[in-house]
Amino acid sequence: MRKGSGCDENGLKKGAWTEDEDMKLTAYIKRYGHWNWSLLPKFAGVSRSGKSCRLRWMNYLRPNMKHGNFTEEEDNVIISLHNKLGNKWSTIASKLPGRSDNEIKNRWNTHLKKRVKHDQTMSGSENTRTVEPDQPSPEVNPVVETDVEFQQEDGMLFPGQSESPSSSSSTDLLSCWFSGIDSAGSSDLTPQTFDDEMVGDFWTDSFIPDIKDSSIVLGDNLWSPFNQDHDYMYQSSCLDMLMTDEYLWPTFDTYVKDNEEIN
DNA sequence: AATAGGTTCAACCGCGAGTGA
DNA sequence: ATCACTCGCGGTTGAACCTAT
Repeated sequence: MRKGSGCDENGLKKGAWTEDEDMKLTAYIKRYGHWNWSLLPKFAGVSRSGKSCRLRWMNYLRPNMKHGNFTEEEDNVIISLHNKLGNKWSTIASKLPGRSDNEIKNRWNTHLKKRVKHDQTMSGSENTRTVEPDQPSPEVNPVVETDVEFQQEDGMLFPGQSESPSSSSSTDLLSCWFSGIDSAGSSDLTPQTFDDEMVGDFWTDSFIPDIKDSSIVLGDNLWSPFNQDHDYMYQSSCLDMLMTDEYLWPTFDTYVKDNEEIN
């Protein structure tokens, strides 16, 4: 087992996650989303901190996550973006569907940093300027900049295409959202993508009161927050609860299904 | 086969930003 | 204005794994 297995002073488990814990966390989030990380572990039945649950979900359990085997294209994207942004791992990760910031950070530290350093050394005789691999370059790095061009599409950059100044209209985004498939064929649309686009009650009004008096029968160790009279539930909007990531639709479907069963 | 040293990567930690009371 | 709390980010750690000797 990796990294200090055991429990902390609060009795919360630390170290590597077990299959059972993964299953519990995944099952819970699939059904109810991650409405509050600090309370979620209790409801999901795992003895972990909310922080640990969030990390596990974001880095490993989220759907469509890729693991290992970075492609040459992905490497080039990371190098190019790191050259522009520096250690903004989450920003870089947002441009690489299926990759977590942690994974990209590890990739950079274990492989790409050396590669860039090596490339710079190789080109050093022609170009005397030195760039610290960990720092963003104030100008374009001649070694890597020509490797990749990007096109911004729904907040994501894809290699091998030129940047387009125009973005998708809100109508397009909405139709993609409602069809459950975005125009890039990716399911990685984030709430942030819609921050300036979304208006209307559906996205901001709480839907919880509709089911607050209902008791949802759950199997296994899943506890629903919906049958607890906690104030935080009534403060949570649909947006908070469900528009968390690519799990929006399965979660919303589950909600609708649960509600139908209740009624 | 044993083992020392290097590498990888999942997970932990601390901090700052944002938010609401 | 202040406090409490959550969330997310980036740096760091350390056990497992790999490779060279």
